[in-house]
This record gives sequence, C-alpha cells and structure tokens, in this order.
Amino acid sequence: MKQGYDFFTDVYDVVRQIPAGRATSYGAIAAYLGSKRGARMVGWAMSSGYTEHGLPAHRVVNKQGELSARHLFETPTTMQERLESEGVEVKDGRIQHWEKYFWDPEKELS
DNA sequence: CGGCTGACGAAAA
DNA sequence: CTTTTCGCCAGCC
Repeated sequence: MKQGYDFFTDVYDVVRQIPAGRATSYGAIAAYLGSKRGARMVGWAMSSGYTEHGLPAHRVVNKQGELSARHLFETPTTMQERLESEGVEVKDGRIQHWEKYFWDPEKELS
C-alpha cells in the first residue's frame, strides 16, 4: 500500500508496476488510490510527468480499453505499436479482449 | 478566491 | 449509436 505520498507519486508508483502485455484503466488506479471518481486526476498526473518519470503510459487506457492518450505520444501510433509489441491486441485505437488484458491494481497488487 | 481545464466514468436523455 | 450532465480534485490563470 503506497500512501502518504502525493497523488502523483501514487499514480506513478502503480503505473510502474503494470506488467508488460497488460493494461489498466485510469478509473481502476483512481479507485485503488481511494478516489474512484478521480480518474481524471490520474491521467492528468501522468500527462504532467509520465515522460519525466519514464512511465509505461501506453499500458494505461480508459475503462473501455481505448487508447485515449495516443495523441500525446510522439506519434498517434506509438502507443498502439508499443502495446502490440508487448503482445496486446490493438485495433483502431482500442484493445481487443480488454477484459483479458485488464490489470486491476486492487486485485493484482492488493 | 473564482473560474476553467483535463489521458475519466457513469448515468441520463 | 450520440450528446449532455454531473461528479471528482489538483493545477493554473
């Protein structure tokens, strides 16, 4: 349990623990942090320093498994290519078999 | 301090 | 299916 840090730190810490070939959602992270409605803060926190912290941001998508953040990467295809490279099926900016790739921090991380 | 914004989410229409 | 609305909360102007 990581608590006692800033919201950012908590987000970064969880994202870093996402295993390759898996992905989680902003809402799941927010819920894990205690603010289940603070999903926006999660994405915002990452956009604020994902590149600085070397976070695997491509492994964090929205609840629908959509690569909503690809427009922030170097190219609109970077996120998808990176996920596919890790074994995740992505089609039209959306993860296929999302429920099977979904990595829930509350469940996997305890 | 007030208002706006945002890689979201869920519900309502 | 689309569009709207509300909630959440930190950062910025």
